[in-house]
Amino acid sequence: MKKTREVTIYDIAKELNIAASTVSRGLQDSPEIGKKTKKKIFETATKMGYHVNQYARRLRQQQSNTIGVIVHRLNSNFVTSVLAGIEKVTTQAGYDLLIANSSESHSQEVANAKSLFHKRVDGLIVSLSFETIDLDHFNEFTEKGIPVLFFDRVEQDKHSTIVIIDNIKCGYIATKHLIDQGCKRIVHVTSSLNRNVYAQRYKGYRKALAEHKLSFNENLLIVGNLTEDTGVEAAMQMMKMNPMPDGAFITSDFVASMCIRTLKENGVSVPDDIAIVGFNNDPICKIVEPTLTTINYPGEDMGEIAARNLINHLNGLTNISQTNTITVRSELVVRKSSLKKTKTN
Amino acid sequence: MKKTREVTIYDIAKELNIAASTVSRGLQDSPEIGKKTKKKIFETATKMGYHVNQYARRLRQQQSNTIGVIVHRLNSNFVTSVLAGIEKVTTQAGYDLLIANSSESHSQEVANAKSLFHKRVDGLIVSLSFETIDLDHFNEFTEKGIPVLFFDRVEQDKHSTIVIIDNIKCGYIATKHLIDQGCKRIVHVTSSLNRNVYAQRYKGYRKALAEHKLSFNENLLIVGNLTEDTGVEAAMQMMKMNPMPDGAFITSDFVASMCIRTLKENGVSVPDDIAIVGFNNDPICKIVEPTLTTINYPGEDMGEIAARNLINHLNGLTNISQTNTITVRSELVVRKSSLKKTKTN
DNA sequence: ATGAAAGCGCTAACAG
DNA sequence: CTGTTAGCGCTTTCAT
Repeated sequence: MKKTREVTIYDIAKELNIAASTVSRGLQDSPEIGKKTKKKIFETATKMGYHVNQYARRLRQQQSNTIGVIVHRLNSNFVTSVLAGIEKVTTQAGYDLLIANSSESHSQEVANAKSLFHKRVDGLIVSLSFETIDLDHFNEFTEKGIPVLFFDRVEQDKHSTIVIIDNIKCGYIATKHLIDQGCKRIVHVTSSLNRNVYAQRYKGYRKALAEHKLSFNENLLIVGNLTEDTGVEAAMQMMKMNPMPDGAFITSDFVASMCIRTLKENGVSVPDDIAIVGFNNDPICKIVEPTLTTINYPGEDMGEIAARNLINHLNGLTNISQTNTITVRSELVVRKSSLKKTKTN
Repeated sequence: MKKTREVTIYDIAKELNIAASTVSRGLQDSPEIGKKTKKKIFETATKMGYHVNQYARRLRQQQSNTIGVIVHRLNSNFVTSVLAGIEKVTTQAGYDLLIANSSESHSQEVANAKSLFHKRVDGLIVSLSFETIDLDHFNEFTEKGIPVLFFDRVEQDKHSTIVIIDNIKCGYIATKHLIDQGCKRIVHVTSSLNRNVYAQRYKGYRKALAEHKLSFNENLLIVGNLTEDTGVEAAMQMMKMNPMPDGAFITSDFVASMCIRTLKENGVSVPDDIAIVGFNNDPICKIVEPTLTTINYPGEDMGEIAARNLINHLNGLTNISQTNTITVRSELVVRKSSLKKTKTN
């Protein structure tokens, strides 16, 4: 929709009676250009309201100055924090951001990847969808030398660069905390163990149990899709168990909250009958009653770190293929849902 | 970061012994091209792995095929729903999306607008920041004929196109509902009345009071920044009032939830002592106890509508300067926080 | 230190 | 129905 023609470097060149190439170099602060010439160029550019045409530049330079991001969902506190972090760094570095949403669907993720590939992004930051099994759709990126960096939802067996939290540790400290509160029969509510984050939290959970000589059996593991219903159903299952569990480590604050609601509605007291630990430190933790003990980890920082590493790689400052794993700090936030008044230790 | 050269229309043309322009036209499904030629072109394009170079096309066509979005914040259910709606429509229409976040800051919003302007977006969709007073930073868009469309947080006095809900009606039905429950002294917790959404909800609130001959006084109006603290402070203020209010219409579910928490901690019963209605229908409504009565409105639909209108305008199908206001449906969702057992009517 | 000229890949007159 | 040609705005050799 062109209305008025834009100011180009030729306009500046004509105004100054110099060549367009000189203007181009001047604008890029090339050392080849004299100080006074440069100054004149910048002044006239500002005066005339010049702004580089990215599309011409990108066409010429054969690179898009754009970074693609594929997230597994958009309506999540964690994901939007990460995006905010990525946005901060990329904007500052002069890159555009193209955000795609796989909505937890494998086929959508494949489509997103293809689309971003053909948009010729310079790099890609990805959190895998729930359904994703293989990483084949990222092959064309790596083959073409386009760096792909994963965060949170990753595949660890591949030799890709990933930004994560120590999910094993998180699972461990969450469970250990429950054990310290005197819990003996601890349920774990989580999602498909094919996804790294859940597999590792589970591993940490098992490790804590084992270390404290607590038995585990299959019935204590409840796998769902982490929607509202999962919370309700988990509560139902827990109440049916005999003996009833006395603790639960639930890998989602929202699910944990629904679970607490349901338990309470059925006369089960939290934390006294069942102590509960969630995951994420969503704002909801402060609303639910009792307030929810959870694992906190810094989404925005993860985004910043991912973006920074990617951009440094693009600028040749570092090489991410040498970096395999970046682990970000995480910690237990203790609130009321896990604090038993009477330790049955 | 060029590695292997991309396939261009010239490669296809050479392969087929035809002109590049024919390939270009064929790929665009131009009616000028013969059926069999077209078929051959498409086949070879697929076979050779051709994909249009957007940057060349955009340079040539002088339009970016990109839509800019400025949101007032990112970590909000409503906003991400809207973004999802916008994304759906724009992706389908072949537009890229550039998302900027003003973080409720006027200066950031100005910077975002400038940046998107220079990225030559074809159109802009905006929800104003909290601080924004004037719309001057959008002038360069309108001067250049670039359509700007506002949603939710808008300025209504200007002649811009806006997508909103009927906030007056929402304020009215929320308040009316409380009145129907027997409430006589209804507090209104909201944010700066300079922002349209809050001003209008307030107007609806006043209208409902007036219609039912209920008195209003300044003390019943609590203005805050709608953070966690606002909820706590509002509860404190309400408890200090004499007589205490018996109802509250709070323009944020999160704030309402914090308020309920605080009231309950201080021995005030909800809804029996004070009935409460929130706004937004966030997932949190189902977690808080009692569950929160609220106003529901369709973020995703609003996004779709905004995007669709913008794109239709860009395609010359409609002209948004003729459309002033698009109002989207909204409704009261009654839950427990507002249902008094004993109507003191 | 500056200029001339070519070309990135595509589209759109214009010509046939 | 198809081909020829010019040019979008920029960067970058290659000259000077």
